[in-house]
Amino acid sequence: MRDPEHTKATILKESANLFNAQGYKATSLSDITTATGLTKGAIYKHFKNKEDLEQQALRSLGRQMFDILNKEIKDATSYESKIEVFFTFFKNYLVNPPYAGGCPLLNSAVESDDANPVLRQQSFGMLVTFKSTLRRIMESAKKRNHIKENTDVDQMVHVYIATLEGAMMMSKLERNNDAITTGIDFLRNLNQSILVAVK
Amino acid sequence: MRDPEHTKATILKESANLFNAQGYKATSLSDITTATGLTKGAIYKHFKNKEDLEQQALRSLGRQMFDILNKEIKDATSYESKIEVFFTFFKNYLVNPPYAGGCPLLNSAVESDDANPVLRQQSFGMLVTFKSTLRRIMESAKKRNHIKENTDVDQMVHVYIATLEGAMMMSKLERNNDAITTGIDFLRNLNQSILVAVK
DNA sequence: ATATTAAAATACCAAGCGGTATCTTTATGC
DNA sequence: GCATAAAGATACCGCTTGGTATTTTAATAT
Repeated sequence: MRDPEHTKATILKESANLFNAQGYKATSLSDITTATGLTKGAIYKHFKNKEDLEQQALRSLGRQMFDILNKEIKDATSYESKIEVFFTFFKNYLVNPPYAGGCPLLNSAVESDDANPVLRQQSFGMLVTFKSTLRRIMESAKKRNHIKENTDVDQMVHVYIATLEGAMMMSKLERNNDAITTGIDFLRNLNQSILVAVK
Repeated sequence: MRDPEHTKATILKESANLFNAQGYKATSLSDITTATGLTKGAIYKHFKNKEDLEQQALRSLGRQMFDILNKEIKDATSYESKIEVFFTFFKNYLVNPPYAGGCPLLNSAVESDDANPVLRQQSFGMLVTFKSTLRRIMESAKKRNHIKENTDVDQMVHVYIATLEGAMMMSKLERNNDAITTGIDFLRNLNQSILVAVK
């Protein structure tokens, strides 16, 4: 009946959803006890304090995100299909969200940048991972002559992420897919334009 | 000595800065009384409640933003220089911020989209204004044959805003201008590519 | 000068917060 | 089947929160 690991996982999962949707500061312990059906006793058995829970919850969201991403990137065989993974991922985020509240990177970055050093550090790490994942794919494609030699990879990485995250914000605010769809269409064309034509 | 209008303006200005930097939920009335040197009595004389203050503060930030923007757009004579206004505006945001905490649209949108209907509505309004300002400039340029006839204005508007806002998030998180500079460079090139060549 | 009135300060309130100490329950090793 | 120890529920704590009622202060009109 009792299963501490399951309990911890439940707390982590429910709190991550709440944090991501409502904000970290805005989510109280009682929100979490209500959502989980557990009590503060259970929470403080598994987490040092609220900050610790916030941290682990965000880490869990990040892992979830990159696990899906990395798996699908690995499965994709060509450069084009690897890039397409990012597009599909963001598109699905709205249609069929893996967790409520949108992109954890965007959310935690905006909430924490000026106020919460712990979360900020973690958001920063997520951005670094995001960037280097995309950069690796592009550098590799460049070496193999799949994308043009003069491609500014660093610029592309920045533009891809900025556009996806910005479009995410817009689509969430407008409560429709227009912004994210339009953004992805644009990026897909952009990506086409740096491909080396197949002989 | 006493100047109610000045008092209200002070409360609005200081609270807007705090809300934008720390978040709306995360900023308490005592934060505001400390920042202003005033008391709750003064605040509740001029504002119905905290939500009212949040609303008016965000509106004030939005007005500030669009006042600067609109003025400079009006002063700019060509399509190119009008578009450049947006770039300069976002670049300056980080170098010499008109108020702390980054873009009020991004901040309020991300914080409020799932949690705060009042702020959400207002963020939404800001996005609408932002989009239509940019769209108007582009449509007008299209009519006057300054940009290519086949330009997808709607797509461009989405991409410009998404890229700028996304880059803003990245630059704030990384605490440097790289993302925003790179994003602007890209958009500037993109803008060049839709210009009709001058004869 | 004084009465009037608005502005702002002070004092207070219930409710909710994160956190802790204690008690009860449940599983497990012997 | 009983002792042990961990898991989790309950009860409580001090503090801060947004909000209100009351009082003091300062400007203005007479």
